[in-house]
Amino acid sequence: MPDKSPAAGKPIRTAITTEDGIDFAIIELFFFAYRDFTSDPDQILADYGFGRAHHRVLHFVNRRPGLTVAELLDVLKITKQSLARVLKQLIDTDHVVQLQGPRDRRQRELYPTAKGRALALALARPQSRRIHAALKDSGATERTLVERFLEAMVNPELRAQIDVGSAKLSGKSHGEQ
Amino acid sequence: MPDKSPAAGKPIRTAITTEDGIDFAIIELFFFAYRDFTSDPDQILADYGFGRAHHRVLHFVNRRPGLTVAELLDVLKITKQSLARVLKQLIDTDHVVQLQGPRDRRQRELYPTAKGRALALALARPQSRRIHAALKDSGATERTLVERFLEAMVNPELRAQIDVGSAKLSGKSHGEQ
DNA sequence: AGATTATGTCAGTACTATTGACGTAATTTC
DNA sequence: GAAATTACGTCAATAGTACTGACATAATCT
Repeated sequence: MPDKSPAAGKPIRTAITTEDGIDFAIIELFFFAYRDFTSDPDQILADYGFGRAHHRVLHFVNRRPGLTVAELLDVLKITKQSLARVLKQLIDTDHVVQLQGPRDRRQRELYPTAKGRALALALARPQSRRIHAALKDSGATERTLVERFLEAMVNPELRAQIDVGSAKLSGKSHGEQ
Repeated sequence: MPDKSPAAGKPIRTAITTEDGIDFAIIELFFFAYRDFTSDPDQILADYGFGRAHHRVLHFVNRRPGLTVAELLDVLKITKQSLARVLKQLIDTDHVVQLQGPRDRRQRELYPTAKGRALALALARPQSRRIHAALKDSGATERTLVERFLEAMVNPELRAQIDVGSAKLSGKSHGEQ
């Protein structure tokens, strides 16, 4: 039954436009860009029987070694039940280890192993290559602009999470957390 | 058992750095930005019992009214089985209608209804607001730069898909498709 | 001592995606 | 015109990621 059912609305044959000031160009570009951005690591992960969730955990454990389970949940914005399976697999395959928190022994500090560090780098490499290629004709100014745009796209309340990462990235110490 | 199992690797306590020229700053920003970018429509979709997949279908049906099922599958890069449930729900709820293809009667041309157009706009509005806010202090130059960056992040083979959309967006006609 | 916190785990469910197989109608090819 | 191909739909089974709710344990705080 290819045609409309009795009470169905009439088809609109004109494409949606920038009416109402909707920025469809960037909305769509963002979708395509992110889809392809994640497709590179996805292929590598498949060889390990891992998925995107493993990648995210591995990434943040490498970026902030020693973060606790609660901190990781807060960064990923998922529930502990969602994290459980993924984290267990990463621990069982010796990509991540847990150490008892020194100050609070209830806490589990998460660290990458050499194996986990290597995999994180292998996953990041094609993504970094893609970014590098996208900015190849750009200078520092353009790069900063893209960074500023992406940061401005993040919910203001959550920008602190990123700043921590950036601080670590640029080699600053950060007291305690 | 918080401590390591017998054969587990040693924990690496140093954060991963920009060694090997890996661009962790933008990798991370992209993750956070996309997460929050999709969270706005997700909340609206929940009221309809829809998910992100419904949003994507609705978006492209509104952007390219009359596209066929095969074209939609190609844009979304999913299988027809994945599309089936989502598309059926959108049709059953009168957001999308199917018309028999005029040239080839095997094809199903997909069109939004008034209801589907309205929902697509409602979903796009907060995303567009976010983009607008992120670019608020920027001029046309910066905007173009961000667009160019995002486009360059897409696989070259797939950029054609986007160009069609951009052409329509800027009001150009496009012959047939 | 009792409350709270950090973590782990069990059970059930939902959404999105996959592969593989099969069916039907329409078009193309020989 | 018969056969092959194409466009689409559908059934079945599976996987990955997420959710809510409930309960358990150990450690810390009040």
